[in-house]
Amino acid sequence: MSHYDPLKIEEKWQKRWEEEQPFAAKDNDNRPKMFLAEMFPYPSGAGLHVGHVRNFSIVDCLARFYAQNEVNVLRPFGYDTFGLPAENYAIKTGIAPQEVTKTNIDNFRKQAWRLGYAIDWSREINTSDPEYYKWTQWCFLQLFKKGLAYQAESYQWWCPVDKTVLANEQVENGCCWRCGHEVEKKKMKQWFFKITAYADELLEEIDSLDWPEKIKTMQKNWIGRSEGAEIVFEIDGHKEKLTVFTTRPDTLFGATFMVLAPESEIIKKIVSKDAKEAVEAYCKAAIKKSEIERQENKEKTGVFTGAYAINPANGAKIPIWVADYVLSGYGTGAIMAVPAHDDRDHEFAEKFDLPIIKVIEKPLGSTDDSECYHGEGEIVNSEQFNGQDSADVREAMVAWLEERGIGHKKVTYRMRDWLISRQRYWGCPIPIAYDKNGKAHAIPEDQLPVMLPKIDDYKPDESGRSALAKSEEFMKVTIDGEEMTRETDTLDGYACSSWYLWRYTDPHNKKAAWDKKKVNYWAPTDIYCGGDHAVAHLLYVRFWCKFFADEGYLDFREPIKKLLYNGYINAPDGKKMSKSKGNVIDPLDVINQGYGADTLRTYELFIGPYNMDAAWSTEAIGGVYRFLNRCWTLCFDKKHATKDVNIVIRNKTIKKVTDDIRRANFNTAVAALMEYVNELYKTGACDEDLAILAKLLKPFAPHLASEMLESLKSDDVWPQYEAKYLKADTVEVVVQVNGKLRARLAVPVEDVEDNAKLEELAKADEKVKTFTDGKQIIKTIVVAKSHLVNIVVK
RNA sequence: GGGCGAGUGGCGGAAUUGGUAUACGCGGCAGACUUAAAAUCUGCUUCCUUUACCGGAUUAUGGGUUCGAGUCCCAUCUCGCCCACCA
Repeated sequence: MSHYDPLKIEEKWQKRWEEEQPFAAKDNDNRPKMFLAEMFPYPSGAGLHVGHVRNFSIVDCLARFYAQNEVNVLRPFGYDTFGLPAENYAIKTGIAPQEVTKTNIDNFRKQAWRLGYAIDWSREINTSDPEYYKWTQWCFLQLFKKGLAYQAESYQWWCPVDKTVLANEQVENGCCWRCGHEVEKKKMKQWFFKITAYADELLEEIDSLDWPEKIKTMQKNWIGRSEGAEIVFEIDGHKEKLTVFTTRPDTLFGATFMVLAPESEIIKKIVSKDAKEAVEAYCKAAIKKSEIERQENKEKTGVFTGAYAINPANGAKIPIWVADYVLSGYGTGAIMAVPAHDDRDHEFAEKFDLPIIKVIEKPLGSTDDSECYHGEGEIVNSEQFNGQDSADVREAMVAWLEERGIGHKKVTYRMRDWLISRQRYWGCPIPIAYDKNGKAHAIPEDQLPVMLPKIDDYKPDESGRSALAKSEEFMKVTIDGEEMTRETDTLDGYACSSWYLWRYTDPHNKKAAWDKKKVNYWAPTDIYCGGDHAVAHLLYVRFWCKFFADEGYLDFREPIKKLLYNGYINAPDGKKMSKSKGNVIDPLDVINQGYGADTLRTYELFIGPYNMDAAWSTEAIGGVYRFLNRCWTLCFDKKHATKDVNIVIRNKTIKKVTDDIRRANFNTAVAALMEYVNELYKTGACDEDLAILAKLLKPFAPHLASEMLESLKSDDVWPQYEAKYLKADTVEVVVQVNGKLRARLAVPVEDVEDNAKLEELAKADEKVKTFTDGKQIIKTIVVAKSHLVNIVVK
């Protein structure tokens, strides 16, 4: 007598899949296509994680399901390999990131094989492969040529000792996290992608996407479109003018002071002699303050510049202040303060004793009892606008300003342009060189890729540039006979992942990033699955898609039709798995201890709704193993029945599993298969029962299902249910009295549609009678579709 | 502070359009097999009352709409996530 031996079965089928390559997608095919992908992983040294397994298993279940439904499926795989961990490891050990990455990829690939994924391995990609990043550089150049990749000065955290830029999180109490020296905010020239050029389209098309609402809302908030006006203020005794952005031009008469961000250039020009020292000290301190500090202490601070602006509405002289609650990166970095109707301005005015003028009357009966009213209402204290509604004045005021040439409508976005230069070695080199005058030139396309040179020391040095600057050979380049110096910054890793979905459609193309015909056949990606990057990556791909559509390289403007956002798998204690806590579950351990890949995959899909976080349970996985073991036993260790008695439940199961997979309700699909197997254990399974079971099981447990199908001599074509077999001979009809369940009637299927008959049967039932006798029946509701009768009595 | 989402047995969860609440699994209990244990198989398992039947209660709390509410509406409480001085 043999037994279910998952490791043996899995080895057999994995070997066969390697030989036969049954998952290769066909570029020319008349069948409907389906392009599915997970967010490609960063191949860390730790190897595959149970979170990867959940993510990949969702995609695999769908890929196999559609393949069994005779759809031409593209299910590729790749690695997002540039990034800090490999570089830090290189700095520590001297081992080249290229080598570490290769080792890690080999390990990841081997582990993914052990899970039996239906991947088209001929399309594997790796973002740090020169064959790949050549085309990342090509993408950059397209953006550069259109002015959408540009350089600009912006404030960065800078450590004068380490001579390097620091991330906000690397600044602790105003000091460098490494050396402890005070950091400065330094203006540095950096590369940006002009994502804001697509802000409106990125916002408008969100609603049309089949994406989780949560992600859509996050993207909308991130883009943060605000409609309002820009208004120009004269400065008393100066030529300079001050432009502010406001969403409430209707409150202009209530503007009693102005506030500038500490970074504003104009401060130097307008500050009075008396105020100069205090203003300079304030600005220096404010600019030094970290974001973290700003969050901790939100009490308003600021200083008066000694200068006055003229309120264009009423000619009033109003003081100009500097305060760090005004952000330099948003709007114009300057505001008109309306303390009567804005909380922040109100708090500031109270603290510094500035005038507060009410210009909107709270409507009678308003329940808003805050000191400072933000709603709509009748305009007051505003001369010719008095008596009108604030919403109308918002328009009228802008028209009035426009007539005088001192204001206009304006839309502002919270989203900033995407800073993409990094002073790091292990990234895609930016294909730019500088001439003697410092002007940036594109590296000609025939000189791509700009290869990342092999170097010995990966540590950033005194120059403040990436380690690339140390390679003299790298630095020198000749363009059109002119000697130039290369850019030493590399691209943010998100640039590499902004186009990889299209590379999958044509991964070995040496002449182009992708072939137009192939990309337009396969893409947009039909189903994309991941559990991270709600805003950044998923916004950047959308941005590049729109750009390349505008350039004629793509025939679609949205890259991802349906997004499945899967939840995390946490440790059994509900906490995040982490090495330091020692609560990490290694998927390979789970397989090797005897459960096998089929159990692991099925368990991770059964653990709960795919989009919710779940805690690993070492007991519950045993239940899934038992289920697969029962499947195996039915097929290989029990006598098959000769009579077919399970037609109804079989057809119901086909319908349920099919519908559930289409809805991504993987957990209930598995539950339906368990019910089916429980029933087969009671009644006995015939060959037809088993073949259907194996076919439905294959997307979850492909090795076991293949083994079953082989022994049953069956193909794996997805079964169709027959509607006529979904109903048994008799149907259970429930009878309620006043909404309470009182009886269950077995009604012949032909009588179920007959309302009068159902009512008659219900009223004649003995048990029902005990609740209706002696009472007046007011009405009877018969819902044939729900198999339900409700008798209302008094 | 703002936005979004969620609260169902001992636990993970199911209930697809307002129509039989608690599917499926874990855990627990009992039984079969076994010298014994594991494995496997069978049955029971929301709570209260009851040997059992019957009955009653129950989807965070309180109210509402409806013949009928886990599902819709209002209020309250709790938890989670995201954003956070965005003018």
